[in-house]
Amino acid sequence: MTTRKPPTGPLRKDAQRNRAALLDAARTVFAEEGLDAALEGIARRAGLAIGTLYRHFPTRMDLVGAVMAEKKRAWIKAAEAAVAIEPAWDGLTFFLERVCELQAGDLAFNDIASMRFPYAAGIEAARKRAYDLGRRIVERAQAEGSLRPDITAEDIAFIVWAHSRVSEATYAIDPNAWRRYLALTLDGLRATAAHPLPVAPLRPRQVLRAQLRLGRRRLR
Amino acid sequence: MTTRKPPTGPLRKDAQRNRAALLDAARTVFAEEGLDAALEGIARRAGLAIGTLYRHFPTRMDLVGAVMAEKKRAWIKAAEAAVAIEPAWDGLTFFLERVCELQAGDLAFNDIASMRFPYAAGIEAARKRAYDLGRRIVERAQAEGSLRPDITAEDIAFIVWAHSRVSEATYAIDPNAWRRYLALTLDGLRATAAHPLPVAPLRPRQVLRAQLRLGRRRLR
DNA sequence: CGAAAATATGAGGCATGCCTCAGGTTGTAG
DNA sequence: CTACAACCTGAGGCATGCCTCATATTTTCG
Repeated sequence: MTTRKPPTGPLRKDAQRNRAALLDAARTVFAEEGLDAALEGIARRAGLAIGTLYRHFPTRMDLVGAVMAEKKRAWIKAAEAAVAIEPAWDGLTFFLERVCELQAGDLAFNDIASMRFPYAAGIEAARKRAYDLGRRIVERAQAEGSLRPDITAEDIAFIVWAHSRVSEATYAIDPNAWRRYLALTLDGLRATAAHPLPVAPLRPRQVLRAQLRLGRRRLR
Repeated sequence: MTTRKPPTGPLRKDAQRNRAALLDAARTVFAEEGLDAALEGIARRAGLAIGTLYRHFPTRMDLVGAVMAEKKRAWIKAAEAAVAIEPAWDGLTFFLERVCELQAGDLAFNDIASMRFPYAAGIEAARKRAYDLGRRIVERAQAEGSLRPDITAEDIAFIVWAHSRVSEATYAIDPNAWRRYLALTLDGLRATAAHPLPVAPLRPRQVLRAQLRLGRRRLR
């Protein structure tokens, strides 16, 4: 645990430039290779030495958090917009489409959406908010009678997981293919399509454990 | 390219035992860690040296092929049974449930089902047969009017991809959770649930490319 | 301009995993 | 029981990636 003196004032001009270059490279590389991309590759792509990367982002998650901040906000914004849309069914479809759009073609954000990383404070903070909004989106559509009543907010996790693999497989071949699969999923969510489900929904705690598990596997 | 003399007669008794131990260890480790599990770990778990593993299975895919042979057969068998079930809708659900059962809890078979590995002759051979059967299962159910007509056999790939991530996430937490998600998917496949789909189905060639892509990513 | 502070560099130590091969061990045929 | 083929072993070379730190460079501020 080496405690370097943390810089106090604003960054030096070269440091600012380098930081931006690192974020830029990281955005691309993470999107293409996922959260476990080689940090050395990111530094190389930014034209900087590996030590510089570590100076700006001491841990992988510091870098990831900085890169994902924008998309994280977009997710929340989509959810906030969705709870205001009438009819509520359109709010639900808007939300899911928007979320899937954010995931599509970005393997790292796919990971972020599907998994959990205990010590990534910046990322985990927003999740509570997203979760609450998700629950309201679901309940609103159920109250209106368009969404089948045997669904819970936790079932959204299934959709995110499923979509993450679908878009990983298809995005480079046809960047809109995932929309077909999402449409099929939505048809299964309509109240009019409902047939009894054979298994109880996951409880919130179980979703969390599943996400942690995926995360541990990914960044081993 | 070292060309060892290939063994001619039957295996020596100790070699037989070791081979079985390797397959046993590989089955477990591959299931838990996926197709990219460390071969050294498999040898260790079998209580053998790494060189022994390489003697029996010169390439990773030789080992994978041997381990997956049984499940591959089970897949075909399920498909063969499915085309004989009446009504055809029950054949379809039987098939998908069986396939998902095979995938559930076995990360390696998940990979095999979702991806393609050009130089794995033993595994690729069975795929044509599975594909033809899948097409018949779909067409039969459509002819009967239970399966929505805008689906193609290629859409089964979506289901396999989606399920692979769902079961990866949930199996250890609740080994039946995937059944809930599959039921939702099936509700979306019923003719009575159909709403227009926004995107054309993938063509066979595109599915192949997507599978190759996933495979390359996985075994980098 | 001339420090001093901030920053950048990249070689190098550590770990994991692939794969090979020289030399030791064991099964088996005669 | 002998001798040889088959087999097993594990050290070691190669590659990748993590992360650190002594040293070199650049910026900034008086």
